[in-house]
Amino acid sequence: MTFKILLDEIHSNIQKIIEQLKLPETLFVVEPAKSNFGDVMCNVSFLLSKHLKKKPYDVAQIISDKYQPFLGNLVEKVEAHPSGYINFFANYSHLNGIILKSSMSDNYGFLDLGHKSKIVVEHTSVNPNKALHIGHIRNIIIGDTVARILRKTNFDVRVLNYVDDSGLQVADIILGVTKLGLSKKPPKGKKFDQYYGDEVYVKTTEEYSSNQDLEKTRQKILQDLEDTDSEIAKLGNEITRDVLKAQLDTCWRLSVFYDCLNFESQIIRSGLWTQVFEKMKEMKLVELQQEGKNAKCWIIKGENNEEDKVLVRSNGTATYIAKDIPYAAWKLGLLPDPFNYAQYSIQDNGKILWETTLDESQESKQDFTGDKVITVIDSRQSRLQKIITKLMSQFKSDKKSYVHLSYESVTLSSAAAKQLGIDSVGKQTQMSGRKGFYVNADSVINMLTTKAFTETHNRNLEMNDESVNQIVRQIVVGTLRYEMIKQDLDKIITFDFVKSLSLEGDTAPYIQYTHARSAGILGKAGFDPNFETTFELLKNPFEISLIKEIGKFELHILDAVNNFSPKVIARYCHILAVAFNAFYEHVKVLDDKNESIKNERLCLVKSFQLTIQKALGLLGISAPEQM
RNA sequence: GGGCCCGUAGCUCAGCUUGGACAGAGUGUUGGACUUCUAAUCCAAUGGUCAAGGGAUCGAAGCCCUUCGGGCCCGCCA
Repeated sequence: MTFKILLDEIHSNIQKIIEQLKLPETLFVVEPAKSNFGDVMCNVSFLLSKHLKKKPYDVAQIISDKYQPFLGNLVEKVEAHPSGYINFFANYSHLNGIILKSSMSDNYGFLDLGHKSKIVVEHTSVNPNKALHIGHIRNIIIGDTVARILRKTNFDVRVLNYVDDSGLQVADIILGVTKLGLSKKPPKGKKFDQYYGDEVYVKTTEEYSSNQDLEKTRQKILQDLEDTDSEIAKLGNEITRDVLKAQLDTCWRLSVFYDCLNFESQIIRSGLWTQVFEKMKEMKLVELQQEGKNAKCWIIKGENNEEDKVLVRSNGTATYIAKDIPYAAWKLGLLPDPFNYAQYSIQDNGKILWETTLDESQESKQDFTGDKVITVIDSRQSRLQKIITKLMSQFKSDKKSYVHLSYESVTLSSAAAKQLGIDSVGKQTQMSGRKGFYVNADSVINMLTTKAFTETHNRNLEMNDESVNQIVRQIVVGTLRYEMIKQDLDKIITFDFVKSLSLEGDTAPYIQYTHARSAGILGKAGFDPNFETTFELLKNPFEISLIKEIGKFELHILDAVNNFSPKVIARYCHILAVAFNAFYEHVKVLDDKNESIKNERLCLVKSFQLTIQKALGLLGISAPEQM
């Protein structure tokens, strides 16, 4: 608790004043002020001015007068501003120590909002027939970042990745390798996911348009896939698992980790659908159409003018959304768990990645359900997700237990499209996996790696390649993750090979660089700063503003969690880095002859370093000591 | 026809949940700062009818309505 203590102190004091003056209850706001207007501002005078029939400024004066007895602890001065705001000036001789000392704790920024409650985050969930593209990366990074933030706020987080290993896209690649003579094994040096996505899937899709007879073959394969013991199903299982492994390699390169893999084929065979379908019938959430275009289908009625949604076809088979419903219910723990669990692998973060299985397993039963479920899927699926959200709210007393975390897609700039051989006449374009028109995630990582290597090598000519590469990895992961998270979820990201891969300006390397600068100072100082001091010597504007930003860490975490808004943390990292750079340019830490000042400044540098590490950590970004 | 999202500086975006103080960054352009704790940096200048119109309010970029412009979705595909 740091800057928040200051806000809480002021809030409760104003509350007392309102009671003293017998004023009506008011939902006033106490928040950090803009620069030049003190440290904290309060809008209470605007809200009370009507009731008191006075100008906001006059109310502000009354309240600031009444506030005088409360001064002396964390607030040094209070001022009624002619605009009507009440501005508070912090007592930094107290606050400095509180902030700097608490920032030394490993727990700094930790907030207990979740009380260890179980929460599921599902993300990635890419069909296992192709390589990840830059659009998938946005999903993955959003999901992973949200999971990290939830962990920091004491939720018991379980991260799931849903693998759609049955269905048409899988039938397509099987058709490619069994009927079109395409090799089952990728050529040497080509990743499994890239081979299947770029070659097999694209070529098979092309073939459909010229060869109508293939449609029957496709349907036959789709049918065979349902029968676990068939040769086709075995082949399908083999291929999708190889593709999945290759996809996961890409995710792991970006420091993204999971707790459990769910396979659609198993959900289908588990019988969960029948259970949830019966429940929906009982609750009269579905109805069997007798006539009309959906005759003999089970449907969910569309709300206000929206089309009805078919769940079960007239031939008795379930549609896509009908597979999602049992999965959603399973994630919320609404159905008995039919699965056993097996270890898929041990990930680089040291954690086991589990997978569900319907076979016997030596491993003990696991629990990957949550009281709350967050499903990260792009906005194009909003309608389906809306239906599922509504259904879940009818199944569960907590109406907000199922959350569709929606985000806009990634498109390609016209320049990027052109590089891929498409003339989009100056407009941005949607990617298409089917057409093989997309920016591959691995290739972006590789391009960034080349670029970052050149930059890093040129700046550190004496450094060996191994050390350079270690730094490069951190820069690459940081750059890509930051680029995917820094803007709001409802904004389209237009990917551009030049702009999106920049290492300057508002980017991860900028922030990482400030970290390296702080590490440089601490390294050269040659001694560990001593925090047993009053920090009263830190009072120039650059020091104060840096301390202030460090103190606001938890306010931003609170904001990020309450609004499921990971970009808040990215913006905080940037603000913090800007504050440090200003300090760095204007305050020479090591030059000062006064050892006490030098020590306190080194404490500040240390405090900054630890805080930016933690903040970047929430984004899955690590920071090098040297760049 | 119905639904969702976006529109703020040349470009990319914060700010909108909780209405009030000169609308902020990055990038671009122009100029400046490296014998100094790392110039992936910093400083300065430049740049805005907050898409348009209306409404409620003492007060709107923000709330409500309408219009315009752009994107996405609406299958017995997944």
